[in-house]
Amino acid sequence: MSTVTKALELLNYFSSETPELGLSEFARAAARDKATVYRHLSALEKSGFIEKNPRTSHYRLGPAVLPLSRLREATVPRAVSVKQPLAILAQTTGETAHVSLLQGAKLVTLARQTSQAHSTGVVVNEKTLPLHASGSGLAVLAFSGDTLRQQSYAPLARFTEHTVTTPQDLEERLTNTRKTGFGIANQTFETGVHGIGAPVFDDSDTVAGAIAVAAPAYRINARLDHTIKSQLIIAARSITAHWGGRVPTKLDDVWDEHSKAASEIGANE
Amino acid sequence: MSTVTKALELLNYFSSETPELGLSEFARAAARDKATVYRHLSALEKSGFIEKNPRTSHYRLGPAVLPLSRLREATVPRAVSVKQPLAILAQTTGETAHVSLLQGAKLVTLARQTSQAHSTGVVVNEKTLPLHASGSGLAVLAFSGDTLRQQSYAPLARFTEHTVTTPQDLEERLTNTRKTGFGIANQTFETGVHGIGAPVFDDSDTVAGAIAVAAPAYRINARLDHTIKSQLIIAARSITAHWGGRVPTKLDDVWDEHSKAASEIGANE
DNA sequence: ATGTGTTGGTTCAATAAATGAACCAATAGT
DNA sequence: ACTATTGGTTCATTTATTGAACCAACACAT
Repeated sequence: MSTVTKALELLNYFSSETPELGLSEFARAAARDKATVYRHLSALEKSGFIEKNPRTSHYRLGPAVLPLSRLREATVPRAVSVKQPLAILAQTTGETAHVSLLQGAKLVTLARQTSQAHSTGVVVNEKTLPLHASGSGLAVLAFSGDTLRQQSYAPLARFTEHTVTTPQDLEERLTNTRKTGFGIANQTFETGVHGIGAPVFDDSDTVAGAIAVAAPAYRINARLDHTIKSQLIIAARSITAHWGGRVPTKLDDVWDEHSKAASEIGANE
Repeated sequence: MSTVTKALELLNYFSSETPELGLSEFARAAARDKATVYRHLSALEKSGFIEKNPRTSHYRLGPAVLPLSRLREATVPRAVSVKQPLAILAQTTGETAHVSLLQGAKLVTLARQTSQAHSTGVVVNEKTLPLHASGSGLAVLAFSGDTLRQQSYAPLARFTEHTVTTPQDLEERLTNTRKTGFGIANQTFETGVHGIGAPVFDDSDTVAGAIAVAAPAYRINARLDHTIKSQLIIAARSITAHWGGRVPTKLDDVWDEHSKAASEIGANE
């Protein structure tokens, strides 16, 4: 691993829960020598990626990330093209919707939209989503390359009693995800939360992230499930198009099947 | 210079004009060996800070900067507390206003607000502002430490026929800036554009950036000049407070003097 | 077709930079 | 006053970085 990579990895230890870290905390978290971490932090500080809180002398993210983020969005618009489909999705389903990006082996939230339809909803916080235990994660894993899938096998962390923790179970879920076109996380990440995710592709023609709807498990029924999936298809296709990607033919067909089934369900009401 | 710093420096070669660069272009721009640049770029790519455009195989900014930027703003809110004062400033002056952040020896735009008051206005693009030739730059330099001031002396680039290019001239302007509390850039950066800037401070109790108003030079008169300065004082104080900083006592007094002079001018109308 | 100048990417011996154990000085809690 | 932290520094050892030279592929012009 290069020095640069090691230094940049330190940035991953910041989160909304721990927006600031001391030198020793960093060294412990990264399991590296204090002197090494110090030099890396100093280098990052020099470049403005982190700065020291003048009161606590702890390290926090620096101002350099702001212009980079603006430039990234100007170069490769992602957030802007997500806004509308996400709003529609949240409105039509009446539930919380969010889009996340695949970064290395992590799934980070890009945007989210809560619905005002119900007094109780699902709150999505800023944590990274687990690949094996979230609807978005399953959607991404199912349509990603082998390398990522193998990486994510290593430690299948348990979050609830429904979390899949064996590679066999996970592989089964992924097969199902490929068959249905949706990643289903029924209380596998948080108890009481049912997540449904669909993959999104970009101009690299590999999976770039996912769009998902999270609803309280008790509210899920055949009707809502169908509404969510139908709307997810629309949103995922729209975002994929805006991101310059193409939905794989197989998945496209699966989603088409789902749309056709719509009329039958409608007839039963 | 550490490897990490060298690698991160490469990110500075991206701009809204050149959002993508090839390997050779990078090596030339950074004046470094191609192999070295390649390894640095690869490291940055691995961390998601850059990615390759799948069509051109050129490098562009990666998705990793987005969540970092969100987290930074959540940790240290800057953009959000700037919005309101900036809007008021643009509205009351009828001109374009913008806030920039000091990053190392660079001044990058954080936010901007154009006014609809006039059909012709000043368009502020995303370039970094020159420290010696912009109102914001002078405001920052005048209240920053010696180290930054010495760095900026080195190459005083000429932009227009009014640009100050000698250290003596610059020092004179800075003295004036300290005396009046405003950095004045009358067509020193762009011909026809008159800029007035005021420094903004943060919790490090050093200058963190500047807020400025740019107006067409022909529109500047005693009345508009006074309006802009009065409103700049309000905005700069507000932002400084929100950023957890303190306006240096001396500057505070200078600005107070300006406010007192308001009644006299008002009486003359 | 053959030459010339690009491009992105790779190799490997020489070298410069990263590393980490030990060591500060300064707080904080007991 | 003792102990355990903290952030930061030092320096001999080791390890990763460096860059000249070298590909193969492509483009343009002769």
